[in-house]
Amino acid sequence: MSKKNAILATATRLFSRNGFQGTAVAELSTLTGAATGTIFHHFKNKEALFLQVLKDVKESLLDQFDRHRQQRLPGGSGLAQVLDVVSFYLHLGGTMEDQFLILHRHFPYQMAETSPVCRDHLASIYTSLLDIFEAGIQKGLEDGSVRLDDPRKTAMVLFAMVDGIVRLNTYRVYDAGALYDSLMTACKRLLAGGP
Amino acid sequence: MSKKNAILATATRLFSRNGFQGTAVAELSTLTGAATGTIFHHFKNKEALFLQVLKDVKESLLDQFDRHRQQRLPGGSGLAQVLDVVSFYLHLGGTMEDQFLILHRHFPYQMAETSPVCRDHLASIYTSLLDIFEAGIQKGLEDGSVRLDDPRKTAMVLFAMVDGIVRLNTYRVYDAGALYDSLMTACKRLLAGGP
DNA sequence: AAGCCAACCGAATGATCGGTCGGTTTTTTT
DNA sequence: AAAAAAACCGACCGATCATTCGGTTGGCTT
Repeated sequence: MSKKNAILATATRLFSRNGFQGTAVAELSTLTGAATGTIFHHFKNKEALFLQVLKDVKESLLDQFDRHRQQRLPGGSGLAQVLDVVSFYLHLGGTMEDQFLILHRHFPYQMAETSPVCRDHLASIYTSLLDIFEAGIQKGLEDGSVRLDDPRKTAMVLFAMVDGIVRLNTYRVYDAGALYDSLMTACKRLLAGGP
Repeated sequence: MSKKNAILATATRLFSRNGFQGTAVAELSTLTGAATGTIFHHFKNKEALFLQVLKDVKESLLDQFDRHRQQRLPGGSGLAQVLDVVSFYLHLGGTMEDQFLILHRHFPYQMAETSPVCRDHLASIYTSLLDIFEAGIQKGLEDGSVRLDDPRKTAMVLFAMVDGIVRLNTYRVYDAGALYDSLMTACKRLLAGGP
């Protein structure tokens, strides 16, 4: 299993940095020390390799949010919970840069149009993430710390905002750190404003 | 100039749909009817061709905002102006899908790290767009329809939100149309909330 | 009509691509 | 220890890639 994991780890890095078409199996071979025959022994083709990488991205990403949720102290308001999720998403954007880069590239979404497996992975990722945002909003609606009409749609708008900042940060257009305070106040206004 | 423009138009479509590495000069040749020699006669290599496409993207995009600004009725509040810009950005995300797809892909930002020309085009696009958002916010601060601390940073957060929605819409994750109302109320809260 | 130049052509080139295959080594099972 | 299975190897293949180059065309100037 050693070589296989090395292939997956290096493939994650190469796919995220150079894209699907920009990643050569030969380069994967030299970087991991595995022969090309070995790579195609473990994965039937390049697309299957990427689908496994995407599956790992999904699992590690959702695992991070699970861990974070479990170690959260109970008793905070719904608004505080949403702000905490937003903050954690920004944090992950830095620590899991490769995984986010893959999700920000276009090729997974093109592959999703022909590969149901790819489509399912992406759908699973986004529904799970939106559920996490929505859960905080819902809690806030119940404890009064959040006031708005449609929790799901607000979660979608909120997610687009945070994910957009993470993307523009890794693309070197924004400096996410310098935007942290503005983002937090924007979230508070967006969630706790008048009905 | 006929062949050259045909090459540029088709290159815009192919680069946006298939990416830089996914676009073969041979395909460009068959789709335009121009021989490969003709393509390299007009553009010294594939990268130079893309830089010209990016320049055209920049100019057409900023031109659209210029036209839109000129035909805007004077007298509206700053808040209304920002909402109008947001709405127009969403609209352009549909009508100029290819241009936005190019800006949402990763490869221009990678090319920017080695090509100063590419870097300048991208910087010019984002500063111009952020200026447009900020101008509305500034006007709103003066006429009292907008209340907040840092106009530039708020423009950046706002832009990340709208651009994120456009991106997730073209990637078939969101349905931007269904989010329109939620986005507008989100913008109002974000801009007009307490100080 | 002679000269010129930019537009245009497409066969040729060498590099690189994803993927295959027959064989060897290592690990697991019996 | 024998046999079966899984991991691994790297030379090889046909296809495709960006780019080159020698040559043709057609309009413009002189």
